[in-house]
Amino acid sequence: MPDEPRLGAEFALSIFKVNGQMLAAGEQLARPAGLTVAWWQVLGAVLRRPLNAAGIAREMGITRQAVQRVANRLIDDGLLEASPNPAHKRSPLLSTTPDGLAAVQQIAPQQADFATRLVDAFGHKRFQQLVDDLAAVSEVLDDVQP
Amino acid sequence: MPDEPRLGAEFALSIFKVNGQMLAAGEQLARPAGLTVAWWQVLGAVLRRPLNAAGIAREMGITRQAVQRVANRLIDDGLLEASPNPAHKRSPLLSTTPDGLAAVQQIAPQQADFATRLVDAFGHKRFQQLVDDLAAVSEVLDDVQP
DNA sequence: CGTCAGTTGACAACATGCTGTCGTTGTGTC
DNA sequence: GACACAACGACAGCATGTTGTCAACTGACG
Repeated sequence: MPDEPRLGAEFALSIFKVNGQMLAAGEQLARPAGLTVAWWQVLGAVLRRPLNAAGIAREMGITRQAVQRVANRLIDDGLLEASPNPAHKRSPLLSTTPDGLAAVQQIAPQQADFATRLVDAFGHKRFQQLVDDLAAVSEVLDDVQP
Repeated sequence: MPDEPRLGAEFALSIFKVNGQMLAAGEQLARPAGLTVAWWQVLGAVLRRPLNAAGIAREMGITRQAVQRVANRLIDDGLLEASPNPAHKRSPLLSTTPDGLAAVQQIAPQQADFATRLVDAFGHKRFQQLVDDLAAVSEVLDDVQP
């Protein structure tokens, strides 16, 4: 018996649950550095190269307004820095200040430790497979949206 | 080379992304019935047997305050019903009204269709494996919290 | 039977996401 | 060059989740 509806619901609930657990884990990791998960994600997005708020939003897969509010707060708190954007007068490029970079780097060791324990406990190969399957299901979801 | 930190970060981002996609899909499914995803989840939690707000929260894995606000709204809107709880004077048992039940049932066909398309597109056996792995990683996360 | 710890709902404050609307700024087309 | 359209940030309003505090209720233990 197929029973796809039940399987679909089970999948949704699993995703919601793991999402909550990963958010909680992220909070634990980010708190000692004075960051929240959202702040950490925004700072992490501009580590490689500066981006404007809309660009960060695209990379994170959320709306630019959500990023904008966090970014404004991070600028107020001195963790993020706005530099003139030659391509758009009112849309500055954002990058970390030394303080912002320090905060992100402060998290790295604990994040590495947590990730190592998680991956090892689950099995490296199986975990890699799970990550690949999640990426695949994400692509399928783009096509199968109701 | 192990590189667990990178793999862990990739996993987190995948979970966040798929979570967002499933939430968006849920919104599309729930909207025609006049529900949101949160309302749908709360109504769904009491279909089998009545529960108090704290019980629903435990089942959903979120705080009882979050459930409480949604439940109060659902009672105001006539989708949820409070019956006296013999075990606790101030904590009524909640169950769906006929309207609430109708709303949930109205969603079922589209949910079934969406689930079928998702599972079929991904492969039934592989999808079942993914759901099992998610449940397993959720259990591991309970032990490995930072 | 009294006390005390745990559970529960109410209330408030906050973080994070969404949508919609607005005016400004770039960009491509005619 | 002028004009229509898209992209961007600002602002407002809302939904959903969190934490913290409080008073009422339950149940267990002495």
